[in-house]
Amino acid sequence: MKDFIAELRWRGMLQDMTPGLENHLKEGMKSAYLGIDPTADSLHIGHLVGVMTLVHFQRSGHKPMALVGGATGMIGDPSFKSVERNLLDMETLNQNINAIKTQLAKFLDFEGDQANKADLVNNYDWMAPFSFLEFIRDVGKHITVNYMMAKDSVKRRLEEGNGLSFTEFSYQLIQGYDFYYLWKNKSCSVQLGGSDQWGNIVTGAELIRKKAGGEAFALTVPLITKADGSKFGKTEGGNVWLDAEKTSPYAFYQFWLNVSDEDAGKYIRIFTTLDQESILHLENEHQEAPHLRGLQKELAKQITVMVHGQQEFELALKASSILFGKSSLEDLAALDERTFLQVFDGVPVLRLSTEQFKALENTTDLLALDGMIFNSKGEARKMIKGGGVSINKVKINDPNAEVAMPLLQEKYLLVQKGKKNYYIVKVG
RNA sequence: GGGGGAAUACCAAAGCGGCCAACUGGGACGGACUGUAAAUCCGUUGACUUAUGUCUUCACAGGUUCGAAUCCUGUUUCCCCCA
Repeated sequence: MKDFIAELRWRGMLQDMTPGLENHLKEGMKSAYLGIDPTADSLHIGHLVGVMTLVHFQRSGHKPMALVGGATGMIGDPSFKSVERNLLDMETLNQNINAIKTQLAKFLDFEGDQANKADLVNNYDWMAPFSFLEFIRDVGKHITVNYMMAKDSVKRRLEEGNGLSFTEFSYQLIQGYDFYYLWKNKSCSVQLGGSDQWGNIVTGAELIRKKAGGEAFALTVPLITKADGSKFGKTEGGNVWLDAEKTSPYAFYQFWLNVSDEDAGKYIRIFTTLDQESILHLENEHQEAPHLRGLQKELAKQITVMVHGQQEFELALKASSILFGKSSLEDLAALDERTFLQVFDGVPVLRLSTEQFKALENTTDLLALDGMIFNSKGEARKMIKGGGVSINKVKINDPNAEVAMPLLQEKYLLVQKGKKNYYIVKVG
């Protein structure tokens, strides 16, 4: 059995824990849970810190439990949120829960018969049959409103004056009861969570103490930050999701590859299961040859493989080298159609009939057609003069040149506006 | 209520009768360099077209002039000072 706390510590994943937890875990196999509210039909990388904590917990020989909040998801956690959340309906919640289950299985071992196999629970199962009267008699009695209001997370909402409904206020009580329930029925003695969950988790431990005289522990992981101060896990396109439909494996891979040097070391500790020695080794290499970005590449590889699998990773790698490497017309032409379409998955496609294509007088006409690539011919010309347009990886210099590029696979042209904007022209 | 000032393109800020589609800085977008980075340097930044052209802009509505963002009148908004 490995030392879970020590593991988190060197990885920089330990924000806070209740006293005694370290000794508690040394007694033998324990069980810990992490709650995830099914607010969307996919996890995003913000969830990953918590999930990785569970992963390390399992790797340390303990039993992890993931709790999807079918009940709490209906309420909405007010912690550090400035406005009242929207309620989700049952149907959406169930879809979300199922999607999240599938994603969790990529990280945790739910199969097999080993003692520490991961479990998935849904608090809807025990909250739904619970009547309101029973709840306030059995649970509400043990925790005072004074205690609940003293939490930072609640206090802030009260001070801001945006209001806090009773529904959201009761969230911490429900989460507290979850902890109690799992402690009582599943011998779960530890709750993990983000640092914003500290208050909620402690309420649960308090409930266990008051209601049953039991002992339970809390452990929180730090909020992930970025060296430049901007918010972690966001791109211009919004959240970085684990669902390939929402964030393509390529975009996912790119996100990690583009992590700054300062952040890469921190992230590789948190988001991969590489051991300390390997990481130090990678960091040394990175020190010596920062331009190779070995650290980012390994980080991106590890996570992409874990989330999307080896095959998707290789495709993302291929796409990256074609899009950003020194690839040439030959490289492009060498791709078979299927790979080509996969590499350029998500790139806008401009469809042209063969007649339309033949009728084009010059390159500018092509680029300004439909206003999709450029809004006007003038704009296209300017960009060409500025050296910002390539077709099939060959830079265009003359706006009036005829369209004489060979069609890839007899039907595609790859248009590049600037470095990162790709368009496909499909003829026929 | 009285007095003074300001309104300019994405933002900031020049211009004060023709040389103004409007200096300059920031931002944005391109290019070079590079690590798909940072820093730096260069270019573009009203629209359409590509001729060295047309059209629409300098709060709004009128006016004076061959000609105005620049002068006059009114309207609106904002700021400052006195009450």
